[in-house]
Order: sequence, then structure tokens, then C-alpha cells
Amino acid sequence: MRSLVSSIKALSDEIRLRIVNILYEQELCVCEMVDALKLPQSTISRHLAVLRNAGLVEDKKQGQWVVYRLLVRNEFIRILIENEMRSKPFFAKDIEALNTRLQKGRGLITCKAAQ
Amino acid sequence: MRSLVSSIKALSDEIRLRIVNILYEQELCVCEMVDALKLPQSTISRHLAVLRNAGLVEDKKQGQWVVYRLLVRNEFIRILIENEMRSKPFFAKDIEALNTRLQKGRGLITCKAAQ
DNA sequence: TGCGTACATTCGGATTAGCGGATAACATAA
DNA sequence: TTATGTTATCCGCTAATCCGAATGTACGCA
Repeated sequence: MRSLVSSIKALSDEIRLRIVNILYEQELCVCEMVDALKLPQSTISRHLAVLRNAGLVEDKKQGQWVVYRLLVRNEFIRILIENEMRSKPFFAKDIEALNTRLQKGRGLITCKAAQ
Repeated sequence: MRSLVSSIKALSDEIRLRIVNILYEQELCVCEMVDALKLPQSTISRHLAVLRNAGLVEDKKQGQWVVYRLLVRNEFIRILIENEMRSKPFFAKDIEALNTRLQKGRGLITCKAAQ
């Protein structure tokens, strides 16, 4: 119950929804998200901590990167993403920016160099 | 988009989830919710205003009462209620208290008298 | 007219959440 | 070792949210 509220609370922020949206595409390191969403690194990192504490994402170290993966444990979250986010231009433009970024960087090979 | 965030934000509170839960049973006036959830009237009223501003409920005057009705406009909200709330004891006990209250008052006939 | 009920809103105070620059911590590479 | 890149956390600050008692408003009924 407590965890249900904190899951919903974690989703009740525009920036965190944008993060969830791009993570629904594939797992990503922090700097890829920074580039895709064009937001300060501290902002992304802080919001990722909120999502992690709510159990919505998990992270793993991979070389010098920390890679985040979305955990869709509840059906309502999947429906939320599929029905309310993926069709909207607001979120689609982040996917575009992400793809542009991923083409440059080729996965996780470089990050700074991709800018 | 703005409205998606405010919908989710409106749902990101324990008391408001409890209100949504009992309104999913049937439409209710404020004092029935006060009795069912055993919370101060100002608290219920304030949270109802949040839900109304987010477009999650609508209200209509009915005699001396204001009756609130849940609007399930998004599929993810229905899934949220069905999958995450209705099965949980935490929310079930509110339904029980609500039914006890409704037996006494028989719909909207009395409110103060039902206490 | 005046009382009582139902509901909304105000109030002050506490808690929480948000921001981005700066810095810390750590890994990798030269 | 030194330099660079990646990520997390700290900092001071502002803004939003929550609470319940108290007050305001509207209306039905005697």
C-alpha cells in the first residue's frame, strides 16, 4: 500500500514520466538520458533516485557507466505508458532525440564524445 | 500532458486513493465519505477538490447534498483500481465501513441522523 | 425568520519536493 | 600520477502540499 502510493507519486512528475518513456525503449546510462532530455545531469540523477526508491527502475554498473532499466511490475503502468504516453508528440520528440543520440554514441561506447 | 501529470498527481495520495476506491462502488455525498473513511470533513472536502480539479470526479447537487461520481476516463485508472486496490484488505475495509454506513442511511435520505 | 445541516474555504504551521551549481566519489585512460 | 569522464550527493533556496480547527456560505425546514 505504502509502495503503491510511492509508485504513483514517483510517476506524478513530468520529468520522471519522460525518463520512464525513454527507458521503455531500452535500458540507458545516465548521460544518454541527459543528452536525450537535455536536462542538467544532477536533475536526471535525482529523479532516477526517486524512481529507484519507488522500485520502478533498477541500475547496474557497466564499465564506467550506470545503466538503468525500467521495471514494469504493475499492469497499470504498462497501460499508462502504452495508452497515454507513446502516442503523444510530447513524448515522441524525446524518443527522436534519443535515437539521434544513440546513433552517434553507438550504445555505450562513448558518451562525452557523442556531444 | 499537463492533465496527465495532474491526474497522476491527484492519485498519488493515500486518502485520495481511498476516496476513489469507495466512489468506484457508487456515487456518494460528502458526509457518507466522511463516515466511511472516518476523517475530518474538511480533509475529505479538500481532497475532493483536488480530484475534481484533475477531472477525476464530478459533482452534482441533489437536495441538500453534493453527490460525487468517479469518472474513469483513462484505462490505466481502471486497471489501477481493479488490479492494485480492490483486492487489497487495506481498501476492502473501507468498502465494509461504507456498506455499514449506507445501510443506516439508506442512500441519501439522512446523513447527520445516521451517525 | 431563524436554526441546523451539508459542504467549501481559510488559516497558520509543518513537512515535503523541486531546482541547478558545486563538489565528492570513483573508474578509466594517458 | 594526472587528467578526464560518469554519476551521486550536498547546498541554499523556493515553492508546493498537507493537516485539522475554525470560519464562511448556502440551503432546507419549522
